[in-house]
Amino acid sequence: MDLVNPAFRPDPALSRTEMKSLQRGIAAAATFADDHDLTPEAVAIAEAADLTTGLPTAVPDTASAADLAESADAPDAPTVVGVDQAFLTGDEAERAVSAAVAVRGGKVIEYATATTTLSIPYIPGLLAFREGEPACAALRALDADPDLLVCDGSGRIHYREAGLATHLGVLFDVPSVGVAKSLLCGEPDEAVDGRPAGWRTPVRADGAVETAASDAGGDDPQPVIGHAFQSRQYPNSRRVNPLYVSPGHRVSAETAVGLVEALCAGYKLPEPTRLADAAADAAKRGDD
DNA sequence: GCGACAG
DNA sequence: ATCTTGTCGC
Repeated sequence: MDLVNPAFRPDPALSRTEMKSLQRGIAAAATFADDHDLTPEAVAIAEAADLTTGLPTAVPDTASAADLAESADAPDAPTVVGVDQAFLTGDEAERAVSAAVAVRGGKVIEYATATTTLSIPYIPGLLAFREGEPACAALRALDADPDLLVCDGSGRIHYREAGLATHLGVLFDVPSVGVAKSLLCGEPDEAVDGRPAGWRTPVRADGAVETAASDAGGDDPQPVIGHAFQSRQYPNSRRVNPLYVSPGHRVSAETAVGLVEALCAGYKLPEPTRLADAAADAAKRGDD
């Protein structure tokens, strides 16, 4: 796939001030409302991939197969792409391996990976400038064109409402959602501890979110910027923390959780993310 | 100055 | 994110 807005490329050479102002531009260009044809039913993944015996083999779509499916009146299943990064720490240069995994109808249709040298450290709020370059490289290497991008990290749940998921979504102008394992900013409506699988609560902007309404009246509720979502839970065992799902681009907060819920197949993480995580790990270790 | 802080 | 064995509880 190709960059649609190269001006928003996450250049790690920018100053921190320039990075922040670029993020404000991205937030302004982003759409946190539904602009896609996706439904949870259409993207749903019924069975989790078995990752104990290695990565599932990619089964590319052939043109004839797609034609057959369409002529048989079976609507094309959407292509969902998961992206994730793994790291190689060296003495001279720290490198990142990014993997993009395209999934259709619950099956992997393509893998793409890219390795880049990292030039900046992890800075809360500026993750996209550290991991965005490798992620973009992996996405550009992908032949499939995604109907939905699932990113590891936040989207709208971000100081400037422009997290990694929003950044990549706007860059490629593709619907995207962010799935984070911990909360960067914002405040859940309810306490999140020990909730049953399927539970969710809205996450609203707080003082750490620049764009949050800071009106003197204080009567207006803060905007919902995402949801805490319990994708998995054990009955009587160690507690699982919820996921923090937020819109990246062209998806509403409500729809984002619904889609992520449908993409989860029994594990804490949605399948595209699980697969991308495993693929990045495999590429990092040089598994061929 | 203090605390908070995706991966 | 990453360094890593055993271990607690279904």
